Amino acid sequence: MSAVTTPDAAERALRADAKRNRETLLVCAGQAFAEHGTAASLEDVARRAGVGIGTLYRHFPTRDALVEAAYRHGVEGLCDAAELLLTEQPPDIALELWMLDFVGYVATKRGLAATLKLSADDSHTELFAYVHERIRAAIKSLVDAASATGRIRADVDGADLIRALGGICMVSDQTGWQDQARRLISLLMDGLRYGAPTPA
Amino acid sequence: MSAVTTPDAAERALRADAKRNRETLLVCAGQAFAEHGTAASLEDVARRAGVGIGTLYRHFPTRDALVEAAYRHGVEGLCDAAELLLTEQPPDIALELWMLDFVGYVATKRGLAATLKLSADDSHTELFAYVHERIRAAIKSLVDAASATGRIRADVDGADLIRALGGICMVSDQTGWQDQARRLISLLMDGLRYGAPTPA
DNA sequence: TAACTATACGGAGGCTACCTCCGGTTGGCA
DNA sequence: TGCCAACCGGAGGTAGCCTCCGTATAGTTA
Repeated sequence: MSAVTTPDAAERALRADAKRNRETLLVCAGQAFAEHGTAASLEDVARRAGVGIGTLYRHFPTRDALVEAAYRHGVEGLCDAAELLLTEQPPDIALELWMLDFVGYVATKRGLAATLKLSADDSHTELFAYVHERIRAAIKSLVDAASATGRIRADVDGADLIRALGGICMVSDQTGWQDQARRLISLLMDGLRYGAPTPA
Repeated sequence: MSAVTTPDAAERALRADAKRNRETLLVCAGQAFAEHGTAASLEDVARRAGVGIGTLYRHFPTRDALVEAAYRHGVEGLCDAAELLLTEQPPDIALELWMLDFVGYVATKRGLAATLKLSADDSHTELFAYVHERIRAAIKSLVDAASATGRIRADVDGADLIRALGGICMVSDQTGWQDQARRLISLLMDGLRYGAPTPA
């Protein structure tokens, strides 16, 4: 009878402290997973976050839930950074910086994504669709802004850039792949700037 | 330079019971890793093998050592099967059966190989080189035998077949990929038989 | 065949991590 | 200010990790 249409009784707004703890846990889980892989100790994650182990388990009932949430959180941070960069840098610089960020992001999240894929749980397809969409949107806003200023050529497709970035990050698993990837990204940017209406 | 893959010089021959236990452990570890991923309980592996946990750790001091050995053992089993098939079947049938086996093998070992790759330990490059070489040799013997009988075309390259197999097993992570892969392999065999000197 | 010993076995034990459960605390609201 | 639903935290029982060392035995020698 509580006529409130509460479509998401489950997703009721978190209390302030709960929200704070959840955020801290996600950040610390990201660090721990980057350092020790997804087998990192959850008690260690709780310790880093300065909360009890019970709090961790209330927010993320299983390890998989935490891994997935940390991955999603990382992607969201990366994509939010795109907007921030656009407010602080010329759009073509923002695009280049963001793509360089992307390399570091892949470095820490590659194992994480692999773990998720290995679980062979189809529920993760939704996650990957979401992640792809967020990244697509981030690139699009960067490319559109850069195109609008004429600093890069106008015929650049965001989807192509995603594929190029993915390919660049696949170059190798060997030590030093990150530097190689960054050099390739600089090359890619030169290509994007070549023949731009408004050269720097 | 002594061959890297023949440790008999460095390591003294195992006692009969030790050899038996080691073999059993590898088989049981393969089963356990296939069922629960590489995070499977090592005590459970020891229980399956009917040995004490101490025995497991003596043979494989770390989890990684056991994972790697189980992987290598699986590859060796697969490649040995190639020779067995050649003695029991016409060569072209042997080739086809072996490639179908390969799909099942990839199904159980995919996660295992991914775990090894994620460890980013360059010591595993030797392992992958060895594995690739064994598989290359197995395919070559099958292809050569089948070519010699004229049941498949003579211009087939073993290395191409490896790439084709790899590609076929990459088609997807979705449920049912194994059936799809097997259909593709049948197609591939038809292609190999097309224009063979001695049609069936 | 019997005695010998290098080698291997097995599991107890100390430790850490997992996850649950529940008494205590607190943010947000009336 | 006072109330209480929501949240916190960690004790505790279970399970897995890995080491260590006393016991058993395969293979050898006399």
